[in-house]
Amino acid sequence: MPAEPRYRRIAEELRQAIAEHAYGPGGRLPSEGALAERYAVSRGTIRQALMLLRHDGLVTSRRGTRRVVLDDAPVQDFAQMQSFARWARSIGEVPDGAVIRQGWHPADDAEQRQLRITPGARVLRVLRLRHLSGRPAMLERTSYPEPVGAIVEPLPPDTVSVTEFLERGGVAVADAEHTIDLVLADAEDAEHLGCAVGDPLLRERRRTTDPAGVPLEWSQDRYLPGSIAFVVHNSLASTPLTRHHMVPDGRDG
Amino acid sequence: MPAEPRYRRIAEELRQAIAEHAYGPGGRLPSEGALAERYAVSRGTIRQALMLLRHDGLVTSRRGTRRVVLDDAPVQDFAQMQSFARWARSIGEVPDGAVIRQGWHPADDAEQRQLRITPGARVLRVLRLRHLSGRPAMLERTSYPEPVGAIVEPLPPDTVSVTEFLERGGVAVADAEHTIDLVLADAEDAEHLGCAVGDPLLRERRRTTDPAGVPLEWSQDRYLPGSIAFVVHNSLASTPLTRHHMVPDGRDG
DNA sequence: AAACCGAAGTTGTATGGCCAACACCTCGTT
DNA sequence: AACGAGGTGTTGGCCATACAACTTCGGTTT
Repeated sequence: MPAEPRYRRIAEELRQAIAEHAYGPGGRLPSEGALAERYAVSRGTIRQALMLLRHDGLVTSRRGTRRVVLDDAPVQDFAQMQSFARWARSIGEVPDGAVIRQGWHPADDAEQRQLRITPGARVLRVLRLRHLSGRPAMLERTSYPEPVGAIVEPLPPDTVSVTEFLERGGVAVADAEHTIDLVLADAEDAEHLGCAVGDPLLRERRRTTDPAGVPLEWSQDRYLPGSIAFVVHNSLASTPLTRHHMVPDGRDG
Repeated sequence: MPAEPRYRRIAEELRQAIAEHAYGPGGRLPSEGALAERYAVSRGTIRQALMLLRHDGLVTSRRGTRRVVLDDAPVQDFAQMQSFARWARSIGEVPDGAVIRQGWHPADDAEQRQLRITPGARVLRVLRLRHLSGRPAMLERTSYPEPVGAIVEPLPPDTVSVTEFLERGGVAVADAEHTIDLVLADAEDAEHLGCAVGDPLLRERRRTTDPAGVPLEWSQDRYLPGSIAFVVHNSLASTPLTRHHMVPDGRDG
């Protein structure tokens, strides 16, 4: 169990203080020097902590004045965005899930490119339905490359959190790229989500990679609209959000 | 014209080198020490540059080994995400736009909260239709608080880029928070976008703030689906993306 | 052949320092 | 009252150093 570095612990404390309105929205944070003294660390360490808050959009920062608290920002950690089950629990819902179908297939074009595997390789395709407190919420089509698939395959179909299982198995997720757009439900979507064919769904395509940059999964999640939204923060300091133009018959479907 | 700091220039060079496949996808970057020597700067400066690439998802980084190039990542800068016109031009389309309606109104609940203004204050509401190379693409409902609205109001209705005009006027955007979900077209959407009432649209609600944390605009953009997608990168290092649960009759409409 | 060990290389964490750029306030001048 | 100059406080940029934690690889032992 590696101890959290100091700058992360300090960031956590500041995050909590902000959440409790210790400085109020629009209020000013103490200066870096003051914080350094309070926590008995150097200014550099304080700056590292504040960087985290800045990237999450909790505070601004500009030369000359103290940092300003932006808002009670909707910050979750990486793990919560990564795992449907964890997210569901954090909003007070009961997550549930069931594998509808799974099996090994030769990788198609998109899978080869997304998972960076050779033409011959196999992938494990899993079709999974996710519930929020009993109601269908999302249909998930995930492709796992050989090594990860071998871990996922034997899991019982009603495993609530595959992500959490993989973590315990030593599979660490470090990066994820999400593409969000809109699609119309096909027959399979309609059947399992309980909507009509052609009904609009919010689609999130996601590729996750491990700390070494090796792709771990490629997934296409389709959410019933009305109860889900994606929130992104970007700033001059970091611009993780981009708009994408697709030609009418865009591949990578 | 302030000179770009060194770490940003170095990041730009590395970005370009990666784009030209100088290290190849899955390849390894030179060590921090080697880069520091090459650019004749300290390791700290190199690390600042590499942080930028890491947040954008171009490279991984973990203790013990050299950084790995993740992919030709879809990176645009903040300005391109911020301005519809700039984005359109960057993908080779001709942006166009026209104000359909605009006028001052007392701020409603959502506007008061989003723009952090007092109950009595006025906002300038602008309804704007955006075209991509002649075809309707997006309908934009923006609310500007008093000072910004006063700058926007006198603009000619066919101003292509309001954002670029505001920049020249000294209005700087530093932060933006985006909420992406799905809505069905109302009568007004249908009329101007040329779709049917009830057709699904991709909605992006956006609040931008200046470097001091003062809200500059609150906008609700509705995109015709099929040609637009939002791409987000997140990682252990920074988690700007969150999932949000909305109660059926969520306010903040 | 497999497992273990250790050395070398690399990134992460933290300290300390210095100056520049900028915001903000005060005070004095106009 | 309006304006401008200057001083103070604060963050940004950059440097140098030291050690810790980790990966990788080669060699050794089992």
